[in-house]
Amino acid sequence: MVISMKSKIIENKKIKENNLLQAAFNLFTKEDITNVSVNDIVKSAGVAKGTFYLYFKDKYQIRDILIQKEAHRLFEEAHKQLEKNDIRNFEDSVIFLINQVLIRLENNPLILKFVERNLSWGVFHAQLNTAIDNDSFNLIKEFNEIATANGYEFENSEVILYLIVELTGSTCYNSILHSQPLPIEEYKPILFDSIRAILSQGKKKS
Amino acid sequence: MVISMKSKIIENKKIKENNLLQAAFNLFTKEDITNVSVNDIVKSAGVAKGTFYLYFKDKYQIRDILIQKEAHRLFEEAHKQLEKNDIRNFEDSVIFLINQVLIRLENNPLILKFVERNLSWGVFHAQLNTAIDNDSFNLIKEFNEIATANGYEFENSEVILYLIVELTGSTCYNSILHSQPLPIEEYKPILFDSIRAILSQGKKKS
Amino acid sequence: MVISMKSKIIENKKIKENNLLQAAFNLFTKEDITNVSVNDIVKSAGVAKGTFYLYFKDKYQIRDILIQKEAHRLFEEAHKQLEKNDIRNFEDSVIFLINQVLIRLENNPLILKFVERNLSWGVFHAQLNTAIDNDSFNLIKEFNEIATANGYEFENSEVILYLIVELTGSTCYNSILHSQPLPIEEYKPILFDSIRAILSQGKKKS
Amino acid sequence: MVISMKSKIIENKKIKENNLLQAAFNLFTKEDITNVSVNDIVKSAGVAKGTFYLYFKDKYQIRDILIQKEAHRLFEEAHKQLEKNDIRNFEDSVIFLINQVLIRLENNPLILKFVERNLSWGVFHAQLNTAIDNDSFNLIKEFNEIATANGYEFENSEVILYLIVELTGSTCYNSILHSQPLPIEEYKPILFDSIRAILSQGKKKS
DNA sequence: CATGAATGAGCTTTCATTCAT
DNA sequence: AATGAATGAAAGCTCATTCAT
Repeated sequence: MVISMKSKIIENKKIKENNLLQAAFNLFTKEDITNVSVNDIVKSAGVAKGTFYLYFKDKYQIRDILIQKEAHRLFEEAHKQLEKNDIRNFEDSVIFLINQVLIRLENNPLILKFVERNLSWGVFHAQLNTAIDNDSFNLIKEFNEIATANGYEFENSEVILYLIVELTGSTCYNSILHSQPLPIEEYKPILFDSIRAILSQGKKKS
Repeated sequence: MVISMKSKIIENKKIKENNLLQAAFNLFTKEDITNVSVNDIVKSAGVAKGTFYLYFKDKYQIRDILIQKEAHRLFEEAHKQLEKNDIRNFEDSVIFLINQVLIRLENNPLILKFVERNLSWGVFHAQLNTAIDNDSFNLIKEFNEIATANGYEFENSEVILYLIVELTGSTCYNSILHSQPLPIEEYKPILFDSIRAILSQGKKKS
Repeated sequence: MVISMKSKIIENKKIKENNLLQAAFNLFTKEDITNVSVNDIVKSAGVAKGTFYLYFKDKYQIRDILIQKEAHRLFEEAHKQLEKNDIRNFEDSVIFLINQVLIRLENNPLILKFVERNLSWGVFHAQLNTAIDNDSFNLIKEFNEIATANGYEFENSEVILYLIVELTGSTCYNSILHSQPLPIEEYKPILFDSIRAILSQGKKKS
Repeated sequence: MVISMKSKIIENKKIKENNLLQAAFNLFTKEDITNVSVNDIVKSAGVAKGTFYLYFKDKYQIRDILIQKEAHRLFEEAHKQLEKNDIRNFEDSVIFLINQVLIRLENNPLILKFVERNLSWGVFHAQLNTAIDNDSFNLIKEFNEIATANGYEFENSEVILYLIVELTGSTCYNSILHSQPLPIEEYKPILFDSIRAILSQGKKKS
C-alpha cells in the first residue's frame, strides 16, 4: 500500500513535469521564447505558478531540456533504421543516415520551428553533438570503421563528419521551412552529390 | 555662415547617431540583445533616453543596421583584394574570396560574436545577399562568368554558391571563436579541399 | 480549517481591492483622472504596482466601476425611501424621487466632484440609465403606471423622463457645487415648478 | 515701406497663429485632447515645435481659445438671424433663437464632436455663458424686455433662462450626435413644447 | 508537495519643454 | 521670430520570483 501510494505520487510528479514540458514545447513552437512567460506555460499546463519552480530553474532550462530530448530521439530513430537496413557501402550509409534524420524533420517541422523560434541553432547543435558522442551508437567510430572497410581513408575523419553535419543542418533548415534556396526534395540531390564529392576525397586509389 | 552653422548641427547629429551605433555594437557583442536595454545603450552613448528614439525605432532596428553595415564592409573589402590580385582560375577565385572574408573575421572576432549573440545567421545571410546583389560586384554573376570561362558548368549555380557560403559560415564560426573542431588555420585546408571537391562536380570533361 | 484559511485569503483580497477602489476614489475627487497615475493609486492604497493589475485592467476600468457603484447606490436608496412613503400622486412621486437623489448628492458632494473631475457625465449617465432600467424598481415602467393611474398620458414618456433627468443633472450639479445660478435650496423650487410644468403637458382633460 | 514690412510680419504671425488654431481644431475633433500632442499640432500646422510656445502656453490654452471662439460665433450668428426676422411674440423669440443655434450645430457637428472629444461641457458651458453675458446682444436683458412687453413676469428670469439653456444643451448634444433618445428632428418638438411649458409659468393672467 | 497572491525591479515609449543656433 | 535637436521625467505595464498558507 505504502509503495503504491508513493509510486502514485511519483507518477503524479512525472505527469506534472511532462505537462510543463509539453506545454512549453507547444508555446515555443508558436512564439519566440522571450514572448513566452512562465505564466503562459503554467496556465497551459494547468498547474500553479510556484509549481514550475519545483521542477525547473527557469524557462531557458526547460528549453534546453526539450532540445536535448528531441535531438536524442532524432538520432536514436535514425540509427535504428540504419541497423534494420543492411547497407554496406560507405557513402550510402552516411547518406542514408542523413536522409533518415531529414525525413523525420520534414515530417515534424514543429521541431525545426521550435529551433527557429528560439533562434537556437547553437544550442541545438551542441545537444546534437552530445547526442552523437554519447549514444550507444558511436557515429564517429562507425563512420571510421565503415570508411576503412570500404577503402576510404581520412586524415581527420571527425572533421569531415562535422563539416557534413553542419552543411546539412544549416542548409536543410531553410530548405524544409522556407523552401530556400529550393524545396527540400529538389535540394536533396544537390546536397547529397556535394556530400559524396566531399567523401570521395578520402577514396584510396587501388 | 548659415551653411557652416547648419552643417555643424548635421555633423553633431551624425556623431550622436554614431555614438549610439557604436555603443549598441559594443553591448551587443557582450550580451544577448534581449539583455541589452535601450537604457544601457543611451547610458553608454552618453545621450538622453529620448534621443535614442529620435534616431531609431527600437533596438532591433539598430541591430539590423549594424549587421547590414558590417556585412557590407566585409564583402567590399574582400572584393577590393580580389581585384588587386589577378586571379583567373575559377576555384582559386572562389577560395580567395572566402579566405579574404575569413581573414577579416579572424582579425575581428567581435563581428562574429555579435552575430552569435544575436543568433541571426538568417539575418546576416539576408543582408549578405542584399550586399551581394546590390554591390557593383555581383557575386553570383561573376561566379557564373568565371565558371564558364574556365570550363565549369552547374545546373544550379546559385544553390552551389549558397551551399558553400553556409558550409563556410556555420563551420568557421566555431572554428574561429572556439577552435572547434579545429583552429581556423588547421581547419581551412580541409574546408578548402571540400569546397574544391564540391566545385569540381561542375568541371566539364574536355 | 481549510475553509477558514481560504476564506481568510479571499477576505484579504477583498480588502486589497477595496483599498484600491477607495484610494482611487479619493484621488479622482482631487485630481482629473489623467493626472492620477497608477503609481499614485497603489502608493495611496499601500500595495505594490503589480497588484493593481491583478485586480484591474487600467485606471479607466477602476473609474467605471466606481461610477457604476455610486450610481447604483444612489438610486437604490432613493427607491427605498419612495417605498417607505406612500405617495400616490404622479407629479409628487417624480419630484419626491428626484429630491431624494438630490439630498444624497448634497450630503455627499464628493460624488459630484468625482464626476466633474473625471468629466464623465456621459459615463455616469449611462450607468444611471442602466440602474434605472435594471433595478428591481423599474423607473420607466412605474413612471408610466402612475401616470396612467393619475390621468396623465404621454406620447413619448421615456423621452419626457430623460429630459427631466438631464435637466436636473446638468443644473443641480452647478447648483450644489458652486451655488450657480442659485444655491440648491433656492434653486429647487424653480426646478420643481419647471418639472411640474413639463409633466402637466401630459395631463388629460377630464 | 517700413509700415508695410511690419504689417507683413504681423500678418505672417497671424497666419501662423491661425494655422496652429486650425490644426488643433481638426485634431481635437478626431482625438481626445490627451491623445493629441503638441508635436501633432505643429506638424499639422507646418511650423516648428518651439513656435507653438511663442503663441500658446500649452495645448489646453489652445483648446479654451477654440471653444470661446466657436461659442461666440454661434451666438453672434443666431442673434443676427433674430434681428433679421421681426418676431415679436415672447415664446417664439426664445424658441427661434434656440432653434438657430441648434441648426448651426446640426450643420456643423464638428463643434459638438470637438466638445465631446474633449469632454468639455463644463468649459464649453462657461464660455457660452461668458458669450451670452458679454455679447453686444445682451440675451438676459432682451429676454426680460420681450417678456414684459408680452405680459410675462418671472421672479427669477435669469434662472429660467439658464435652466432652458442647460436643458437644451445637455439633451440636444446626444440627440444630434447619437440620435439619443431621438433624432434631433423628432426630439425638437418635444423639447420646444417643454420649453414653452416652462415659459408659460410666467404668463400673467390678464 | 502544491498553490497563487503579492511583489517591485525593470522594461519600452512618450512628450512637454528648453535653448543654442 | 523661428527653429528643431535634445532632454529626462514619468507614464503604463510585464513578469520572474518568493513565500505564507
